[in-house]
Amino acid sequence: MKTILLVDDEALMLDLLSLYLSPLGYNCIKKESALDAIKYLKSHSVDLILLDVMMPEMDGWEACQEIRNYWDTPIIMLTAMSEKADIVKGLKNGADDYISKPFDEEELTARIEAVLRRQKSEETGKISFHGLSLDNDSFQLQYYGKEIPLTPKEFGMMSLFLNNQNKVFSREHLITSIWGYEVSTEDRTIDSHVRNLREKLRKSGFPADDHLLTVWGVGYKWAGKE
Amino acid sequence: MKTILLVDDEALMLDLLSLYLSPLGYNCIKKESALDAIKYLKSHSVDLILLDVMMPEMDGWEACQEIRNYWDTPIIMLTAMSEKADIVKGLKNGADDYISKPFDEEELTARIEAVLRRQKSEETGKISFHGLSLDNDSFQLQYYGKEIPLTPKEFGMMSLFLNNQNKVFSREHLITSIWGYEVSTEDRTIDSHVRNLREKLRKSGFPADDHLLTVWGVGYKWAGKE
DNA sequence: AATTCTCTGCACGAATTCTTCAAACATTTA
DNA sequence: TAAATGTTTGAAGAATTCGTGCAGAGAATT
Repeated sequence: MKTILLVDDEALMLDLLSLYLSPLGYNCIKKESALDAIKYLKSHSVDLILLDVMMPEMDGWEACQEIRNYWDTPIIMLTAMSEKADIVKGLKNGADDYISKPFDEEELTARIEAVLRRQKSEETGKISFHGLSLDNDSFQLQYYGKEIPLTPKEFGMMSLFLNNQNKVFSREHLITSIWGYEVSTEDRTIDSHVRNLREKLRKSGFPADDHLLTVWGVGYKWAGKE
Repeated sequence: MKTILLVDDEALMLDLLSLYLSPLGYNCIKKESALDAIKYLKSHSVDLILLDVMMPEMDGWEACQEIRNYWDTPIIMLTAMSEKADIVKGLKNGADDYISKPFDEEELTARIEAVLRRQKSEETGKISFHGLSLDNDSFQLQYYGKEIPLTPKEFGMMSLFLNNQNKVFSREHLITSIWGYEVSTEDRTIDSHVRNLREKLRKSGFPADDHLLTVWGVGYKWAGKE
């Protein structure tokens, strides 16, 4: 089931959106401010964010930028008026789509489904996970903006895990994936690298023990959202 | 690369099959008798078996049964004539598909690919049963979303049972399926694991006693929908 | 050439799982 | 019903697997 984070300062609008979306099988989380939404994101993962533009304190554009720093979650902006300048601004800030209020149910669901479909098929060089962001191009891992320096082997493991969450990898599989096919490496060596990776993640503040799990008698896996 | 075990008493037919399949990227192993094939299986693993029906000593049906005792490898039977009775017999004995001789290349490869595709989806897919869901990728069993941690042996049994509901497994069969062919393990050991599995299921709230049944004097089975 | 970083693998204790035994219990057979 | 056969259960030791400290070899950098 897909989870959608609804962010709007008007409780009525939140209810309306939820009324539309819940019957379609979406799990709706309502937040009345951008700050609340960001706080929520730090400990939960969602599939899509519907973000209102007009909000006190932190407005939608700012929130969009802030969220994009740490998450790749698709964002659809809710704009009160359909001013072209605003729309361009939003898309440049990393929004995936926009919907002008007032909108009808059909338009809303169509755009949501389109964005989710796109998200699924899109394979960018960057992957995010709960504040972690791994960039395949620049070879970097960051946790809330702070870099965690990784060795090549560690980076390879991290990339494999984040790209295949919840999938168990045997040591043998890890070796052929990261080291290459014709290498003979001891299983204990894998353990050493896993240990180092865990330690680096822990030191940076990331709860490695909750996500980089040992599957006894089988291998290792990254526990993400189901 | 997928490996196919070809079994036919006529060397010419083996060559013909190999001639078709090798260029498509299949690794072909040729055996001229069922006994040779079984001997080979004891120390190697293959992805598919092409089994001729008409053979001296041990014929295809018998071989199919024998193989099914210890392996789940998909089997395609090669029947000389397309007699319905024979086909039914084969499928009942555990064959996955059949091809009537003479066959053309296209039919052969289509059926092979279909069987392998089916096999693959079984291996990677999730299986659900009355709120239980078993995921081969993440090595997890859940009951209504709550995880039931299993040991490797328990997971193997659970997977075998859910994939073969209502089929009775002897202890010997369970051992060769889960432990491997050349392992000596006491029957009582199986009982212990069954007990542990039952207990874990019960503790999670699942009515294990209604589904993981003892078949007196024979073995165990999973009672699902008939 | 020296230094630093990375990789590899061993050793050992700790944690988990597997196996086995024997007694209690259940079912079938005589 | 008694005897024979098969199953469940509890407990404990055996075996396997894992985490960690450590250290040497190799590669990259200065």
